[in-house]
Amino acid sequence: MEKSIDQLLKKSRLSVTESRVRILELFFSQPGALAHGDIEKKTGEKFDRVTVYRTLQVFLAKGIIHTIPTNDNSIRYALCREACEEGHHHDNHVHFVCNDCGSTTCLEEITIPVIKLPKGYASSQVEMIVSGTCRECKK
Amino acid sequence: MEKSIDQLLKKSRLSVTESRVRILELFFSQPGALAHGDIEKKTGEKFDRVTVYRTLQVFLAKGIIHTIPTNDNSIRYALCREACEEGHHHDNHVHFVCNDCGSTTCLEEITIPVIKLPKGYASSQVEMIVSGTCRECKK
DNA sequence: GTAACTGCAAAATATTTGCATCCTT
DNA sequence: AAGGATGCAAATATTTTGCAGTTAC
Repeated sequence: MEKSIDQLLKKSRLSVTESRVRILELFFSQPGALAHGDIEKKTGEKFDRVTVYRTLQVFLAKGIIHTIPTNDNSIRYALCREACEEGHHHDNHVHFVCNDCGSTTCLEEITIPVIKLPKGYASSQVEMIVSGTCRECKK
Repeated sequence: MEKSIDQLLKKSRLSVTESRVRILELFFSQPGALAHGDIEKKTGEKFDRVTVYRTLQVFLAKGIIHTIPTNDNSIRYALCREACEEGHHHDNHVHFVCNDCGSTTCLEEITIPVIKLPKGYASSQVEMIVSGTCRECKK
């Protein structure tokens, strides 16, 4: 694990620092998406709030993570898959937001259906967010 | 126009005040979605920032408008269609966000395709956001 | 050794709350 | 007249920026 995180950072021409490694570990350790606040808490407030902001911005710019739009104010971040490259995302999977526990999950197994846009529109990215009750909360 | 806005407010058991009427007129006067800042500007900063916040919250609660999730931080608001009722939205149309001019449009004519969720998930709402270049910017 | 990264302080923004006053019904 | 809505002030929360010290390479 350590190894692959190292490599991921190096591949993106970023230096391997403690905060970056810890935050990436966090993302790899769970299937869902994380909001800024989650990251602060789950790293035990070890890193400065500003460092978290900057780290997320760098990861975004390098195409390591992507944002997931949500109805409430909070932006969530999730790991990109292989296909993502710097400045060019291809996350054509569905995101699920649970209204009970608030967790956001990437439903990798579901592909977003292709829709036909009205004349004159060109699409570069499609997002699909399903909200409801997740597997855990439904039990 | 005046008339129907009046009726809309009355139907929602809200008193008819200048700010509410002006803000609703704004929504009706254009096809897209508006962010908080847009509303402040387009009303000529006539109303207190706090009033705009509170007005939007009330409209949301009454099911007059709904939020559109976006990748960037900004929440957009758009009018609900007939089918929306208090606390229960049915906006199963696609939203289009233009990366050039930043406008958000409701593509009423396109219905979100139904997808099959993995076992154990229950969906209450589905959002679909397409981003790219809109009709105006493509010209 | 140098460039990049971090933490602290502080600035800039955004959002919420309390309360007195004003407007709608 | 009574209740709700607004505006102002101020409290909170969120995000950004500058800079000096530290760390990775």
